[in-house]
Amino acid sequence: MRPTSVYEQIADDLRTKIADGTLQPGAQLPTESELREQYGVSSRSTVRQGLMVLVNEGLIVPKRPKGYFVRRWQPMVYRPQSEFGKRPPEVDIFTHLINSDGSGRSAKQEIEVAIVQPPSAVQERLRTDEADSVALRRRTRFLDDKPYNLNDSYAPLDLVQGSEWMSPADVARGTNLVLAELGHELVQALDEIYIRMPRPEEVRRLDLGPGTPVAEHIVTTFDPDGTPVQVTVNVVPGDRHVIVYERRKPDGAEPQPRIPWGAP
Amino acid sequence: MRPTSVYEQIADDLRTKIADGTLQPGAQLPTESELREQYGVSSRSTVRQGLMVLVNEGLIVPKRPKGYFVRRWQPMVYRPQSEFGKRPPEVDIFTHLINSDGSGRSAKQEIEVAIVQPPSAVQERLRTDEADSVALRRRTRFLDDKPYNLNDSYAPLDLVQGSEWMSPADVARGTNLVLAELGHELVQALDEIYIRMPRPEEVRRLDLGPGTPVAEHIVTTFDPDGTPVQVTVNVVPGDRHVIVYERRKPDGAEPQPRIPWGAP
DNA sequence: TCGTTCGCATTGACTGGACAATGCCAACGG
DNA sequence: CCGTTGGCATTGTCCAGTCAATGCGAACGA
Repeated sequence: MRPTSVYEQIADDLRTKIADGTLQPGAQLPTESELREQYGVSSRSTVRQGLMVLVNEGLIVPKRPKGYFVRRWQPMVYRPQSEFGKRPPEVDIFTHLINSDGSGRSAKQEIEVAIVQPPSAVQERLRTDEADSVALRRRTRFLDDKPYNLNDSYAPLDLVQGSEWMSPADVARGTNLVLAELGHELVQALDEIYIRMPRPEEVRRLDLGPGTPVAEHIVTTFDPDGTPVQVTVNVVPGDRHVIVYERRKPDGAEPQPRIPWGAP
Repeated sequence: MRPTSVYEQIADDLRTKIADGTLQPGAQLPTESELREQYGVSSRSTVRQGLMVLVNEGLIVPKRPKGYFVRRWQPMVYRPQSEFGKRPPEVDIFTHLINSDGSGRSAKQEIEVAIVQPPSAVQERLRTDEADSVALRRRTRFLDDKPYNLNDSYAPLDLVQGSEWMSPADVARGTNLVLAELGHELVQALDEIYIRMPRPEEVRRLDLGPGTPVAEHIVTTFDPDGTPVQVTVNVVPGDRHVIVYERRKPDGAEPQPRIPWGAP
């Protein structure tokens, strides 16, 4: 057998202890010095290398000057389909989502509005010209004053200019309804979900710990003519969300499946 | 301003060059020695620390003894909904998916079948008893002989035992149809998507590069009575997949949105 | 001509340090 | 009693190396 390196041994041992519950979420790991003794390594950096593996796997976080701790993991339900509920939601979707979860947690969002050159990914999906500017409605959503996700909506400028869509404040009845009133009811959507590591700006805006991947959830919504009306880029941190869809076979039966919560 | 550390500077500079296209996918980065000169650091480990940041972000990969290279990123469409297509697929879904993409690539899968104690996440969703064993149909799917995703399906033992569901070979008409023939047509599904870093076993089975996050896509399927019939745990590497859903407002119009491919 | 071997540039693992930054907590002072 | 300060354990950054592993390509040999 190929003898694994020391730092891999350290990482493997600690990872096992985390997986089997010997080290519970929130528990403190041995310090670097202690590990150095335990494994008989004479250099701190070797131990650090092992710990760094787990940090980058998102399993532990260092807290200076306390030590390393097993990370907590509390995903909230992120439900793209709620947007197209049977009845249009009466309040803003995000606030609605939180209130309906009955936990009495504080939901808040910061809203900025701007006119920008869209990134090419947005431009392709919105089918706008290269030179065209578009409207951007950028939201950072907070739960209990901690950032939860980013939500950048783009729409053609001529479509939304002057409307409530571009007001940097909560729109109680939802911006989708605003678009409907402007003659573009959103009836179809294409969701794309990319899994990747966050960019530095996202780490900053979302206050992400190391080793936290994100989902980039791009929603392209269409009106009845099949014209793309809005492209929304959601950045959804993996340590705080589960993305949930419900599917039904066409002409399938009625009963709703109950949701068996409990992370994997 | 807080002066950023040297290794952060190196990481930031290189990251910028990758983002703006100065360093294209596949391009070689400066070697550790070159960077040590460029930034006037006298220790190799500092340079390595900077490079390690980018490795863990999945942006570059080291290839010994050549140097570091900008990573390529070619996502394939992963479409959970295809399972519930209007017409049941005539061939196995995975093979079907590949063939329909018209690229003439080779699709293959390794299939193992076993009777196991399910992980608790599966047990909860399948609503089986703690002591109950369940049937496991484990598939590793390959595209051009490279692993693409893992697909572990669990079903109650009494339901599938002796059926084709438990044969360790391709089932041309699809295992879902087998379940239907056994009196449990799958008409509803609940999809949960967790975003996380892979476990070592997943790294091994999928041959994942460093800094590659995965989506754990758990599908719980129900028969018309609302009974969970099958739980499938898909592990989907972020560097090779985009997860795609199409949504439609109930009673919405017909036209299908076209898909504007091109990664973000 | 063609296969083999060996040099070599590069990354991987590890040593054994130094000094800085952080934030908790105990000792101290008013 | 309460606020301030300074000690201290711990992690963060960086230094200056050694030897190992890898795989490509050039030099070599049959």
